[in-house]
Amino acid sequence: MIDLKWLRESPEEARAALARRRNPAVAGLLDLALALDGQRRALLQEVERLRAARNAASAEVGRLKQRGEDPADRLGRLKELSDTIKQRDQELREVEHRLSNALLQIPNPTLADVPDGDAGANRVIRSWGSPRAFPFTPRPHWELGERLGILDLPRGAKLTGSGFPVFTARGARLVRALISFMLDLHTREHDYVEIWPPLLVNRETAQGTGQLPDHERNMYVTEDGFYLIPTAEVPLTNLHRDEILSAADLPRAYVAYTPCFRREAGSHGKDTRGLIRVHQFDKVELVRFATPETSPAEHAKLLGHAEAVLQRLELPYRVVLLAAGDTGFASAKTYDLEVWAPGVGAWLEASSASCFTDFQARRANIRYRKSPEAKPDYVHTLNASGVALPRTLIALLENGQEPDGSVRLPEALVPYYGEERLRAL
RNA sequence: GGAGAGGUGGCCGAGUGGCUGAAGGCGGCGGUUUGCUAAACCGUUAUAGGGCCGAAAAGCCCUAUCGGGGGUUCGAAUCCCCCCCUCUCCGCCA
Repeated sequence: MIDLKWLRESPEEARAALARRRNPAVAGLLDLALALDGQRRALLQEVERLRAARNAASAEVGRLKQRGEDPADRLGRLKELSDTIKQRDQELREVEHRLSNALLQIPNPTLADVPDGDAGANRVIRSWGSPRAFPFTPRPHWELGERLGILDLPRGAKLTGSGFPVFTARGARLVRALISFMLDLHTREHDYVEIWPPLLVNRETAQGTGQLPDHERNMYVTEDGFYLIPTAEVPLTNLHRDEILSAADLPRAYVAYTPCFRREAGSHGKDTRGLIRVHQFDKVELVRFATPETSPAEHAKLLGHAEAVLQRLELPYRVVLLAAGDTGFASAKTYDLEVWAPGVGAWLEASSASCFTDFQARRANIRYRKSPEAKPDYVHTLNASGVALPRTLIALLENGQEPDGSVRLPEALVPYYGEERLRAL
């Protein structure tokens, strides 16, 4: 949620900052929010004034009764006053509801060092590793997966529907190996606390990280009103919802492996072949809580932790700083890690490392005290995939493939997988 | 799923319609006493929103908050309804 006080006090600054997002709806939402905020404050003052009058008169009634006097002559006027309060209060609640709806739809302003423009203005800021030169035409992962007997898309479609892959035999083992490898790396070398969270969350939790209301259509909902998590970011960030941390608690770093569920409504037909875009996938997620002062440094650190995964897996990748128009709703600044997939001939997003400033913290009410006497202030939240499995798997298969269809695995994975090569059985 | 008991401040715990933002205790903070520590004693100790005053801080005032939401009432921690959570027993179950 954006800072309403800031919006009220520097509306032009807010307007300019948010214009960079190139979201045509935002200007109208800002106007609406400002108008509603004015109404809200006026109503609030009136209601509070009326309440004060009622409380005083009511206390007087109490005193009279205690003295044994009859307060009946005052009650009629008080009843009227009380009815007025109820009416105004109802109006106030409506305005507050509309204001909150408007605010929830306003995206996070991007940081000043985020480039202007839409996706075309995304900036590759560095690359690691070099794409391998193949003496043969590299196959796409869906062919490799089928030949190796590790990926069964038709049966996944039978069990559930398209976009629900089945990993079989060595494929299942490889998935498990990747998860263990990533979790070990982050807990042992990067000092994250490992969490095993619920995969279904309630409405408040989904709203806390910004999935609601804007991504509602992309989430699976249960009959009980729970949402299947689209990423572990949701439960991890909400661990501290409605809490006040102490400065000594920060920074705080959590890692979790979870399956992720995304409806991906409206994205059929494009880049959906094989494992590129699926409805259920596995991901190891990193979440950090930081003070506003340290969040830029924390962001860099976080990005490094995600990069370490791809480096250990010997996968060529590039780091892309997203332009303002391409940055996600809740994020103030995002780096994507794109891994090279020679079989499909594309750079695939394997991780997104974002700084949310205090945007999620406001929604989820996550605060901290600089010192034990200080007033609580909002924390900054950050997260990165560390990393998403399907695209990593794609890159492993496509980059490691040999002419005979087997796949050489990176050294770091061998202790987890148990063999140096994936071979057809 | 059924039956019952609960949910009050940082913690424990009292409070069934009015001067109760909430007794008492513990803890925390400040002070007195003290060679030091402890003990004792005194004081103090919630959060949010708004207003006044100010450069700011402090201060003062108002409003809200006793799991959440509605209702009754001039007035609700207290009465009524719905929901959530915890505990105990029964049932079911991996």
